[in-house]
Amino acid sequence: MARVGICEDDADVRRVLTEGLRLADHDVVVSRNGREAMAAFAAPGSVDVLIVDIGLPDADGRDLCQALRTSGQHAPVLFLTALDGVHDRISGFHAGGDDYVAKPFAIGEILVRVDALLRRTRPAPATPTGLVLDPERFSVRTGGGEARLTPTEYRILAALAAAPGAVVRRRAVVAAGWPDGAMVSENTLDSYIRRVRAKLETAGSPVELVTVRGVGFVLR
Amino acid sequence: MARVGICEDDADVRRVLTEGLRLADHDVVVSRNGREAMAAFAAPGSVDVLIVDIGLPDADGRDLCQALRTSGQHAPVLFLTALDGVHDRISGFHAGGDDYVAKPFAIGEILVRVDALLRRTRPAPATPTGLVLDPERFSVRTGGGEARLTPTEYRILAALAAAPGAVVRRRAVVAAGWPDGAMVSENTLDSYIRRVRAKLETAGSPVELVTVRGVGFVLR
DNA sequence: TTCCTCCTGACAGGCTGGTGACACGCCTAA
DNA sequence: TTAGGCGTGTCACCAGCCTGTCAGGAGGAA
Repeated sequence: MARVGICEDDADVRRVLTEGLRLADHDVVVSRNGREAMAAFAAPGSVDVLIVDIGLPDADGRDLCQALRTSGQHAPVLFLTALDGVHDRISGFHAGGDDYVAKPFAIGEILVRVDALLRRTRPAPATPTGLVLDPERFSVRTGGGEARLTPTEYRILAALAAAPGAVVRRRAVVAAGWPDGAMVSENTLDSYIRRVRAKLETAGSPVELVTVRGVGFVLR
Repeated sequence: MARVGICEDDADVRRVLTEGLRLADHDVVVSRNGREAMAAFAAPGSVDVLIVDIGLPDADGRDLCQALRTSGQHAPVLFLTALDGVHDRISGFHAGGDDYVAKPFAIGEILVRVDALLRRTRPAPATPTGLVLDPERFSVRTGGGEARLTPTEYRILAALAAAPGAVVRRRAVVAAGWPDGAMVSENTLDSYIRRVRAKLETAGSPVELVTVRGVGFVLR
C-alpha cells in the first residue's frame, strides 16, 4: 500500500522490518547507512514513509533526516532509538509530526505507527467537487453526511471523482472498477452506477452522477 | 516530565543522578538515607518513580521500599546495587515491576529505565476513546469498569487503541497480536476480535470495536 | 414508431466475518 | 502424579454482505 524506506545497519533488525512490512503489503526499500540512504531516498516522492535508525555507523539518523529534508524529501520519519538516553532529544521530532520507537520493539508496533504516519501525512484527497473519499474506510463524505461504499463502488466513484466535470467513458469506468481485467457484463456497470448514486444520495451529496448517453458518466 | 525521588548516600552519585534527571526534564527530590526518604516519600503520590540505593547507611533499600509501600507509596522503584552478588535477591523485585541497575552505571541507562518504569506504571495512555490500558496487568479500564485480558487480546486491543478512530488493517492487527510472525489462520483473528469485544462489553466500555469489511477494524 | 441505451428491482451464489465449541499444551494446586 | 484452569488456535456452521446477472421498463435518438 505504501513505499517504506528503511535505513538500519543491523542486519537482523533490517530483516524483521522488511518481512513485517512486506507482510503488511508495503513496498520496502532498504539502505544500510547514511550514504546509501541519501542515494536511495533523496528524491522527493521516492518513498511515503521512512524508518531510520538514530545510531547509524556513518551518521546520526537525525542529521540524515535533516539532509533528506533539505533535498526535498518530506516523507514522515519513524526513528528507531537504541536503549540509551536519547528520549529527551527525540521529543522535539515527535512534536514535529514524526515518531520514534525504542529498540527492542515488536513489529506490530512498527506497523501501527507506520500506518498512523501515513494517515497523518496523506490527507484525504478533497476533490473539487467537495467529495472527500476516504480510502481507509471506503467511505465518501460530503457536506451533508457520509456513506460507506463497497470496494467496487469506491473504485468507480474514485475514477469519476479524479476528473470531476469531465466525462469518463464507460470502458474507463469498467477498467477502474475491475482493475484485474475481469469481464463483466455491460449491465453490471449500470447496476453499480445505480448503487453509487444511491450512496451519494445517502450521503446528502450535492454532486450528481450524470449519464452522458452513448459515452459515459460525469460527476457534477 | 515526572517527579523522581532519590535516596542515595554517596554525594557524587546523587549529583550525577540529579543533573541527569533534571536535564531530562524531570523534577528531582533528594534524600540521603532511609529516615529522610520516609519523611519525603511516604505520602502516596508524592513522587512518580523512586531511585533507591540498596546499601544505605541506616537501612536496606529493600526494607525501605517495603516500608514505603506499607505507607501507601506505590511508585515504581529503581534500585541501585553495588557490584556484588545481590543479583538473585533483587530479581524478585524486578519481577514485581521494579527494576535495578548495578553501579557503576551510565546516566543514560538510568534515564532509559526511569522512562520505562514511568511508561509501565503510568500508562494511562490518554486514548481519546477513554480506554485505559494497563500493560502491567493486561487489563483495560473504562468509565464503566475493568476487564482482564490475555496477552494476545491485550496486544490486539493496544494496536487498535494506538490509532483510535482509524482503521487498522487485518494484517497489521495480526502482526500486532502475533509479533513473532507466527502464522495463524484468518479465523483465529476473528475469534480474538470476538473475545476482545466481549471483554470490552464486560468492562462496560462505551467504545465499540467496529468491523470495516474487507479492510480491518476500528475503535469508536 | 422503432430501436437502442440506460434504469430499476430482484435474485442467486460466493465470500467474509461472527459465533459456539472443542482440543491441545502449559502451569499450578491438590 | 493427577486434575483442573487458563490461554491459545482451529473448526464447523451460520448470517449477512458483496457481487454479477437477469428481465422488464422508461426514455431518448433516428
